Amino acid sequence: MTTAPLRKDAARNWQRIVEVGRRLIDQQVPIQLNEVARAASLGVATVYRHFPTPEALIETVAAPGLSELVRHAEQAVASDEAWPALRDFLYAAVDAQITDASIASVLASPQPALPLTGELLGRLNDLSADLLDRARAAGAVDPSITPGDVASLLCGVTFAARVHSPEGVRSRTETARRYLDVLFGGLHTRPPAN
Amino acid sequence: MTTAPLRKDAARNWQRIVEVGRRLIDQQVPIQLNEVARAASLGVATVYRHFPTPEALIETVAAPGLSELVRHAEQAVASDEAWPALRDFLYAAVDAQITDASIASVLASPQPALPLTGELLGRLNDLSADLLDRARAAGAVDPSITPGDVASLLCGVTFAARVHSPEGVRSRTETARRYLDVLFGGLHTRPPAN
DNA sequence: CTTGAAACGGATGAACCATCCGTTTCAAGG
DNA sequence: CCTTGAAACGGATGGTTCATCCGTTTCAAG
Repeated sequence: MTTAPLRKDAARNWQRIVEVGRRLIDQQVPIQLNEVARAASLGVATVYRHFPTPEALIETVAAPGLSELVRHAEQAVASDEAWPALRDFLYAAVDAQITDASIASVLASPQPALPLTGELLGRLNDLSADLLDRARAAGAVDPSITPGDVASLLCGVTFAARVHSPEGVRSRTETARRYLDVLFGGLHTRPPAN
Repeated sequence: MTTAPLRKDAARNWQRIVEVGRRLIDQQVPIQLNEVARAASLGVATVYRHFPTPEALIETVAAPGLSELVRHAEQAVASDEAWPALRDFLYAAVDAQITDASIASVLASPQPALPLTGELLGRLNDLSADLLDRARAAGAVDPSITPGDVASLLCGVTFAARVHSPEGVRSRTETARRYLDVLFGGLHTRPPAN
C-alpha cells in the first residue's frame, strides 16, 4: 500500500506541474488542466495522468500549507492558555487562506478528492475541536458554538475579506484580521482573563 | 431613452427564460445559456438576444428580490431606533441571500452588468450607509466599521452558512441567523439600550 | 546491452459556446 | 381583412475547450 516509487522523469514532470499549478492558482486563474500542460510545456496526457481533475492538483498544491497549519494547531494544543491558543490558531488559519488560495479552496470544498487531503483535514478538525473544547471549558467561548461553526466562520471571514476588499494580499490580510477581531468580540465571552 | 415596448412573443419568451433561469439558479446549477435555451424549449439565439451573458440573466432574476430588499431598507431608515433598524435590515439581507441564490450572487460580484442592478445596489449602499451612520452615532456600533465592511461581512456570513452546513434552505437560514448573532455580539457595543 | 514496463505527447472525437442568417411572426397602416 | 416591413425566432455552423487513446520514447533492472 506504500505509494510505488516514481520514475525519475515522472517525478520531474510531477514537480513541474505542481509548480505551474501553484503559480496559476496564485493569480486566481481557474485551473484548466489543458492550460497547465501548455504552461508546463508538457503533453496534456502527462498532466491528466498525474492529476485526473483540477481538484486533485489544487489539493496537491495545498498540501504543504495545510501540513504547516496542522503543525501550528499541534503547537496551539500544547499551550495551556486555552483562549489565546484558539485565537492564534484562527489567525494563522485565516492568514494561510489569504496567502495561499489553494488552502482556501480546499477548506471551502465539501469534501476532498485526495486521501492525503482527507487525512490532513481530519487532523485539523480534531485539533481545532480540541482547542475549541478547552476554550469553552475555560468559559472563553460561547457554548453554542460547534467545531463546524468555527470551520464555517473561518471560511466566511476569508470570503468577506476577498469580496469587495481592495486588491493585494497585504491589505486583505489586514482586513481579514480585522474581521476576525470583530468576530472574536462576538464569540469571545470574557469571564476568566483576557 | 425609455425602453422600447417589447413585442408580444418576445415578452412571452423573455418571461419563460427568466422563469427557467430562476429555477436553475435555485438548484445551484451554474447557468449555461445554452442549457437555459434547451430547458425553455427555445432557440439558443433567442436566449442570447435577451441576455448576452449569464450574469445578465442572473441579475434580471435577482432584480425583484433586490427591490424588495431596498424597500425593506427604506422602512428601516424610517425607524427611529437606530440599532434595531440596522440589525433587522441585516437579518433581512442575509435571509434574502439564502432564500434566493441570485441575490447572493449579485451582492458578491465585483460590479453589475446591468444598469438596473447598479441602480438598485447604489440605493442599497446609500441606505445601509445611512443605517450604519445612525447606529454608530447612537454608540451602538464599533466606530471602526465602514459601510464596505458591513457589505463584506454580510456576504461572509452567507458564505459561511452555505459552506459545510447541512443542505436545505430552512436550516441554512437558521445557521445564517445564528452567525449573524455571533457577529452582532462582536460589532454591537451596548452603551444605550438593548 | 537487452528488454519490458512505465511514461510521454499529440492527434482525435466529444461537448460546449456563441454567432450568423434564412425563415417566421407580429402589428401598423391601407 | 390584407399588405408589408420591422422585429424576433431557431438551428446550423465554426470556433474553442475537454479528456482519452495509442503509437513512440525513456527509464532502469538484469
